[in-house]
Amino acid sequence: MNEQDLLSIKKFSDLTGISQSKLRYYDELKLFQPIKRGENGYRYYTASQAIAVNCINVMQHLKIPIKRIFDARHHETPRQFLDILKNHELELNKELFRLQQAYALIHAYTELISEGLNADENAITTVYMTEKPIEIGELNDYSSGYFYDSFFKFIGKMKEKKIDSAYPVGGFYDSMDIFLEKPGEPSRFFSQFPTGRDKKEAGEYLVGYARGNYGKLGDLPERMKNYAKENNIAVGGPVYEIYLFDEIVVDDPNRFLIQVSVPIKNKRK
Amino acid sequence: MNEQDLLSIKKFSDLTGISQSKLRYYDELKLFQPIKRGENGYRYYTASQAIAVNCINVMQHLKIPIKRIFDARHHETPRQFLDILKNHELELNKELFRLQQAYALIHAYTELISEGLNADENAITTVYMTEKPIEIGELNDYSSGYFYDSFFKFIGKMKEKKIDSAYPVGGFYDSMDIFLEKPGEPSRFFSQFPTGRDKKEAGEYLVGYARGNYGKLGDLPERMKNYAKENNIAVGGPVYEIYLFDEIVVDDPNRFLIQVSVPIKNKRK
DNA sequence: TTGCTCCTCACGTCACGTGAGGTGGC
DNA sequence: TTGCTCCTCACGTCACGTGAGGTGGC
Repeated sequence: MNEQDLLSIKKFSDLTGISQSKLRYYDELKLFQPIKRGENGYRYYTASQAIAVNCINVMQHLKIPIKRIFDARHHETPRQFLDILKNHELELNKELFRLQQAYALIHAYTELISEGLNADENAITTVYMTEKPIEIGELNDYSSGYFYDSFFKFIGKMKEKKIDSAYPVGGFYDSMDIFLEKPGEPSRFFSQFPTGRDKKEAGEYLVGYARGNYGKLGDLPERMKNYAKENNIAVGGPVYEIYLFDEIVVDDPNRFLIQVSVPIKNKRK
Repeated sequence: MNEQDLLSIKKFSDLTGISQSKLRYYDELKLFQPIKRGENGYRYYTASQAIAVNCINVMQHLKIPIKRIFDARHHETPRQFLDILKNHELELNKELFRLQQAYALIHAYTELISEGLNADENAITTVYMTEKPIEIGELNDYSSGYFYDSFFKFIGKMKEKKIDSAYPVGGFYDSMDIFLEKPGEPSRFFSQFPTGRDKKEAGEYLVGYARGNYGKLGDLPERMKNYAKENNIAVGGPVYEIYLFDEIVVDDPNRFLIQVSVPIKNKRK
């Protein structure tokens, strides 16, 4: 094959691996055109064009949008092209960030669900829990009488802090007493955000489970209290209410799985 | 705000951060619909729907296509959702792989261009070069008389090996003698593929530059030979012909920058 | 009456892929 | 004549965004 030999669109497509429809599209956009048209309208390319078209190939691999490829195709100095690469790397970084967010979210849910699947739902237990990053919201105000007002206020605040509302949200009671007094009305909400600035501390926790919709804890507070009493366990610190299964994980709100955990202060003999 | 309170599309949009047009679109798809329509056609939502819609939000963060969100929305067991997450993680892995490829490609070109910008084009020099991964092709066959036949055969082979043709390609001469005899007709081609199975070895190289289109080396071979002679340098091993600036980097083929390098065997006194 | 919210089309986006329907050369 | 290649529309894709043009309640 000589440099000047004319290649039909099929041959050119086979040579370069670029589909015929792509080639026709590039022609239409005047991004890359055959050197010649036959009288019957046939497109003819040359072998050296097959090398030139690699330019477009490379740009596409870099995920540079075609419109910008069009603008960036002609650059007189290498430095200009270097700048294009640099700028584009910044775009790729954003993409990478989004991907990492997605991974983190998958990880967060996988962890919760696995914990739920392994849970001994009906028992109250004491468990060592590892430290977890969270972001705790401000004190809730239930004066309107409605749960949702506080909840959406929290969501709004998180949005301001650029904390994604896609991360699971839990309830936080400032103390066991508050939990026992008004279960289902957490003092605050918190987001299980992997780079949250607060933390749920590592340590021994008293843990119980309940099935049901948001705030429907049933007799769990009572059971936890009794268990602690019977086993001479003193709890201290905040109570965490986490939804291991929420509306994302199961369809039926009655099947939501709530985990309540509170740090154990000391075991009395 | 009560659980049952009806929210207009604007209020609901503000609450959830989901645009009105998105909400109308989801309604149309029957992916997520208002619980009620007014007689005038107005859409009405409730606060609890604002929580339920988070489900869709999460899936979108995971970059799950909307059609599959539609199918995956209802799952009865947590394990089903866990499987969705697992499968989707595989998709994300592919995306990540593509991103990494793009980074590698940027890196490859950035390196070549930087080297070109810093090159002392007119001089023949001796330089220590680090090891570089490459993938070397089979022996070229110029019996057809045409350069392109060999070149596209090489590209084809690389494609079979799943080596991306977007990576820069260079010429490889099995020895200095072959290079001197037929400059512009490399024995083989090689791809500067970051995970190539061959390598350009580290060491001292005799290096020269030329400007021009593919294979146009001008008097460079002669100059390199003379320089080696004058300086009592013995070269040995293959000759590498790399395009620091090719059609991707500069417009004008006469401005292509070719780097030729050959390992130095020993300096004779 | 003015301003605001809401509605329903309909079209644009992006980079092609996929027919449909027709032609031309061997 | 058959089969192959080529052509040009035109429509579909995906997840909305953006008007245009009109309505309804305060």
